[in-house]
Amino acid sequence: MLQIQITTGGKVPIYRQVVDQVRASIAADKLSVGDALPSVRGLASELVVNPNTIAKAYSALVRDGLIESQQGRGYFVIQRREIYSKKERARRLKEAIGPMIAEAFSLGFSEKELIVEIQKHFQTLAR
Amino acid sequence: MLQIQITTGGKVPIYRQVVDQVRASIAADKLSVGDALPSVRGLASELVVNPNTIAKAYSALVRDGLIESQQGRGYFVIQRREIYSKKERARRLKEAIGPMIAEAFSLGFSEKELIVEIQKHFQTLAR
DNA sequence: CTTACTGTACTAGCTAACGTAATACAGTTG
DNA sequence: CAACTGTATTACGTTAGCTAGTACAGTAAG
Repeated sequence: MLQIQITTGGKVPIYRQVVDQVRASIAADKLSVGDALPSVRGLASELVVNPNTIAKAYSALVRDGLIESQQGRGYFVIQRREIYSKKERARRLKEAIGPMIAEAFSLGFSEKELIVEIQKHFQTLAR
Repeated sequence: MLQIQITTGGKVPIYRQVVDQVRASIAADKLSVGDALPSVRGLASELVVNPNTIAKAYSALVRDGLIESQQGRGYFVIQRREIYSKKERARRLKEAIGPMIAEAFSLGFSEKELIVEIQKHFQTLAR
């Protein structure tokens, strides 16, 4: 069964830790399409948190198109799907890019330097 | 004298509007190196806000290395300086890039698409 | 059809952060 | 010293984020 561990007291909220670990497990193929996630209540009692906290984490993963819920049955990993319209995707991308550029610009980085850094980042992710 | 206008009730805080407008004025050369900004109290009473709100805006601009304060004299536009060490700049850039990449990735954008979008953004800024 | 699982929705409380203000302190200039 | 400048401290109201309590709703197996 999927192992999830959390730490409390830090600045990373519990639901975020769950999201990240599930996401990582899917990326690492520890979870495959069709696999069930731990039940909301089961994981909640295991981690000693409120079921809503787990529900919130799973909802985020649904939003991102990584899992789906089946009312009364559980949550399951699904084939990655595109959730947003082309327009919406573009809008969201711009929203993410804007502040980043502002910060890079304010740090005095040139367009070229920024792009190089982004490429580096992608290479790291590709591993 | 520098014209600054604010609107209240929206989601953009007053101090942010001031920061943005001063920054824009400097970028557009309406303010040159050595020029004085409106005094904290002067602008505050003109905009009918608390002096601290203006002070906060100006502080942000000082942090960004665009202006400096001279105790008892006022705030002045300065030659843009590098505020952070090379290491710190790199760290901050990474911090800005990380979430943006995560979002772009989660939206399903490829590295290529992302870079094209960033270049577009830069072109818009260059105008 | 009941039991024991699943997820879901609503509400509430606690905390931290944010934006702004009141007020008092400190330096500069003529 | 008067009239400007900026600065620091403290406080207050609002909002957003995170978690919990509780009750509702669907599924599946005996």
